[in-house]
Amino acid sequence: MPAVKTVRLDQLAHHQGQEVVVCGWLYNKRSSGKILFLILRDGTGFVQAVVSRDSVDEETFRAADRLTQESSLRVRGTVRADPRAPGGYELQVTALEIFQRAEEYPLSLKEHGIEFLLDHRHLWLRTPRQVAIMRVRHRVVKACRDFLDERGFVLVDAPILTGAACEGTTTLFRTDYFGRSAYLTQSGQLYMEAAAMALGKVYCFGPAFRAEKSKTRRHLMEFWMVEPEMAFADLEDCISLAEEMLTVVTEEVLRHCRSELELLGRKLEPLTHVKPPFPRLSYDQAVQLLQAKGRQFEWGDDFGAPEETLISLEFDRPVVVHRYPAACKAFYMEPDPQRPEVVLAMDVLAPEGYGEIIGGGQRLAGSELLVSKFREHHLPEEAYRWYLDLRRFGSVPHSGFGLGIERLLAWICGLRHVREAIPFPRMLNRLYP
RNA sequence: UCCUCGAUAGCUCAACGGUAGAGCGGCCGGCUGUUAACCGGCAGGUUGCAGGUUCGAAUCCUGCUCGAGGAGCCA
Repeated sequence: MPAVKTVRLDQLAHHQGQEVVVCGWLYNKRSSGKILFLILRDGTGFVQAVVSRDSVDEETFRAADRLTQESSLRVRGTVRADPRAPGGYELQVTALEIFQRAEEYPLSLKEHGIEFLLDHRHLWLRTPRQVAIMRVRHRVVKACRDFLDERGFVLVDAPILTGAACEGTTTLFRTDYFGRSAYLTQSGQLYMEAAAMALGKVYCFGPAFRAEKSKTRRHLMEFWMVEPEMAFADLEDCISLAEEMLTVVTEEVLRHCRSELELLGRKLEPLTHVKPPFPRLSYDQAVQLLQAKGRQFEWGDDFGAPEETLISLEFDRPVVVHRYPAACKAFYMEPDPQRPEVVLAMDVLAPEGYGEIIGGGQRLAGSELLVSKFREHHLPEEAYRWYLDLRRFGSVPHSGFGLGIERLLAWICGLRHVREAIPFPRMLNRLYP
């Protein structure tokens, strides 16, 4: 094919009247005897390529007529505006080169069941809706990183393979480490505490693994988490950071991903409410709220999904719940000096019933209390010796949180299930593809 | 681990005790402006597996397998 500029489909409108080359896959085809309409996609957009019998040779026309869904091709033609074309622009084809005529494609343009779609996740990813979600995911990740980078946080990577649990309670994936047991990390937090003592403000961005036999729309066995940690920071600092971060990330998505959100059918209005200050409830107040709503709930119980939904539906933006009973939270939370039975922990619940997207708080700074917590939680002290060292050598108040990327994305995109928020979901019954 | 629901053509579904069908996809043919195009034709099934009830089971019963939603746990 002669040298003519190759353009991405989202740039086509800037080349009106010009002859260009585009590369892509056949999304759909319609024909009417002597004229063919090839709908091409390239991951950035779509275009209707018009092949008429007069404008190409007989052989090209016949080959184009035989093209199957998802066949890969390069097309040369003239860009022109036409109200009849989807998107307003079309390509009058003068030449066409086929990379491959695809075999019968499993995914039709009609509806499919979720099992079939998940079995074909590698192909499902090509559909407009999934492409839109992945684009928003990219923007969310970028916004999180830009936000922290601009505020002086240093990216420090936490290990994936660890010798012990971060929190003794949840189940870990065990693997063989040259004859010893090793575990896939469930959080980088403990390592971020060490890094914060070295660099001040740090964060990690990585996968987390939980071998919980959870089968709900909020759970994945492997998910991604961004975990900032700050030295010389208390619970208030932690809440402020979370509040500001969610605000900026949401703004960035609204600024850059309008068309994606529209394609997903996401109402923009709830997203525009995400501005500080977020409503803040102490655990005590949350319990009162639940009881006022007629919910059977005792002080000391932990919130389940139904409770989180009830609380979040009371507000038009993310809500912060803080100062939980110590028994509800992990061993490393700092007790409230005013009320030792509660800890300086906080969760952020997304609106519209999406539930917890952030969990964090102020970390335990004293070494004696930490040792007694190890015993209370039956944790192997030997494995946590390095963590105890952080309290022995210049311990400071410090705090941080973990933000679940898929849960945040599910809420921002209005997805029914987190499995669509990650390219290749790992779930209880799924390790393929 | 527990509760609820489901499994019929490649896909989405119908048939609910009496000859397993449709739409889409595929193949063949028609149409010079289609919009998940349309029109005609063809191929395509051990109704998840194993038992049972019945003259007769996709349909009713039992067990199993696989899946979905939810609980617990969490981001």
